[in-house]
Amino acid sequence: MDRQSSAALSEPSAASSDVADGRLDNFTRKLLSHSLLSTDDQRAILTLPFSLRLLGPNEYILREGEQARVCPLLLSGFAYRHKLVADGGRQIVALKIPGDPLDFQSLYLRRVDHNLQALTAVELAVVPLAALEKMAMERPAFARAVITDILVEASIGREWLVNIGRRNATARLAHFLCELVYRLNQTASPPADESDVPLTQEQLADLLGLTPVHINRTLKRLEEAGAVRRKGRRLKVADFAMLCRIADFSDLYLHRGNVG
Amino acid sequence: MDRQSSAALSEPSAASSDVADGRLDNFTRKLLSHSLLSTDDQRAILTLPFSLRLLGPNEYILREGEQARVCPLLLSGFAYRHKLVADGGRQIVALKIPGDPLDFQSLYLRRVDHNLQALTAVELAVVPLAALEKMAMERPAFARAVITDILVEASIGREWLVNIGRRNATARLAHFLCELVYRLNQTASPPADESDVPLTQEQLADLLGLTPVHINRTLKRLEEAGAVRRKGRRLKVADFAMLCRIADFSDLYLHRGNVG
DNA sequence: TCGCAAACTTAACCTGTGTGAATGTCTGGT
DNA sequence: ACCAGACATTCACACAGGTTAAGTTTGCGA
Repeated sequence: MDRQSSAALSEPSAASSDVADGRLDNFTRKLLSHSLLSTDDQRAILTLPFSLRLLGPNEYILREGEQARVCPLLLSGFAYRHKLVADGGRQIVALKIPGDPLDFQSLYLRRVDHNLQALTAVELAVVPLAALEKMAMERPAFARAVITDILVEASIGREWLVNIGRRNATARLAHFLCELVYRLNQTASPPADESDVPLTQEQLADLLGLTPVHINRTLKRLEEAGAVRRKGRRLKVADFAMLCRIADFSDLYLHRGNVG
Repeated sequence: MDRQSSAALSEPSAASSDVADGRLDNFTRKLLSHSLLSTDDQRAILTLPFSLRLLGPNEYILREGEQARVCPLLLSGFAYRHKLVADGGRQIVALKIPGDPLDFQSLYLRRVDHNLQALTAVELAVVPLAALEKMAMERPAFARAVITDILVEASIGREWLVNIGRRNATARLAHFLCELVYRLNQTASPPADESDVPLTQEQLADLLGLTPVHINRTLKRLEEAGAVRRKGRRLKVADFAMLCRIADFSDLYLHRGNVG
């Protein structure tokens, strides 16, 4: 239970500064999933200044109460937002996948209200907030995309509320898996072995408001039903359609066709 | 259980158009709770064009799937966002109090992803999206305030996730009451009888991911402890400090001092 | 290759919350 | 002043999911 791992993100100080092309492709693609951007805008985004940062699993990216002056973009790997409660419990409140911006919020709010932690090993493109502000100023479509991204994340949060508040363990787990597949199918650069779920059972529990033991039971049932497959510690989605049925899944809240 | 009440909000068509001064005070004050606005900006906001709309309890303001072309501001009364799930359950995902804007989201997202319903009788100032867009264009501080408002609502949503996912019924209810008092104490125009809770037990249940019966039990316990008082159907907060203790409440997530 | 920690699995038992149903009590409209 | 419908209250019982506590497997680092 290595939850307290270290290495918070500091300023763009002494970091290896890569302006390597192509690293921000993921990010651009993510924005395009809900926003319109001219090819000129897209090119401009690719030239955003950033420093590359590599973090191991469980390292903290941002801590509650901090003031951030940079915005990390998740180039590869997974990360999540979470909050801790008095009795030691924790709730994961958002899962971020490759391509996702991790902290647009700090452009507007002074203090971070949650923790942001690497789930797997991650590559981050750390962009100074000033550069984002400048680009938002000069390019209205980019500014719009930023806000849209914030709103889509908020919408996902609302659906999670419904999931945790009103669905039983089976439907809840199935719903999360559906969302994950949907989201991965539009931004992950390597669709490699798409339906692989990168979370441990304990993390799934923290995400779904359940206990690890009950996640295990539920997973077992989903596997018996054929909706899911497990080999060793790897969890895979086996029958997406079945999961959608179990979860009564609808993708409206992901706002995919927003600009289509 | 009059959940299916009617009267969705249409366009600013045939509505009584009031430019009456002072009606948008609440709204300005709400923005000021998290954003800086020059007196000039504030004056400008008060001149936003709107039509006044009165709705009764339970009337729908917005429905999932719609495309909105106006943004209602909640002048008086309470409203809430909610989503329904297959088996008939429903989850309230946000509670809006006087002064709150109800749908900034539609400035950026094409389709509404949840239902918005009046909790009590409400007065709405219905502002055309175009007017908001214009003002955001001309006044960067206003644009900033809009986004900040969106972000604060998202932050509240994350705290609700923690609440529902990780706290037991007592702490959960207490936490919600703390939040309500906090929020009312900064924007409600008449602090009249401040700690009055305008929700039925069924609504509290839908908000907290519990059942009405269990809300009743929990309320009873909170009353015995002296944290809450009830006369007839009215629920009041009696001991705010005690509630905070029970809930392990911290107000960081409300971002009050954001610009202080 | 071994050893060890993290992750997973399973079982037995417990409890907080859900269910269903009956009854009581407000409150606004006539 | 009354009535009807909406709310609230209570009870007895059921069960989903939590708790505790062993195990077992997996995979990584020495």
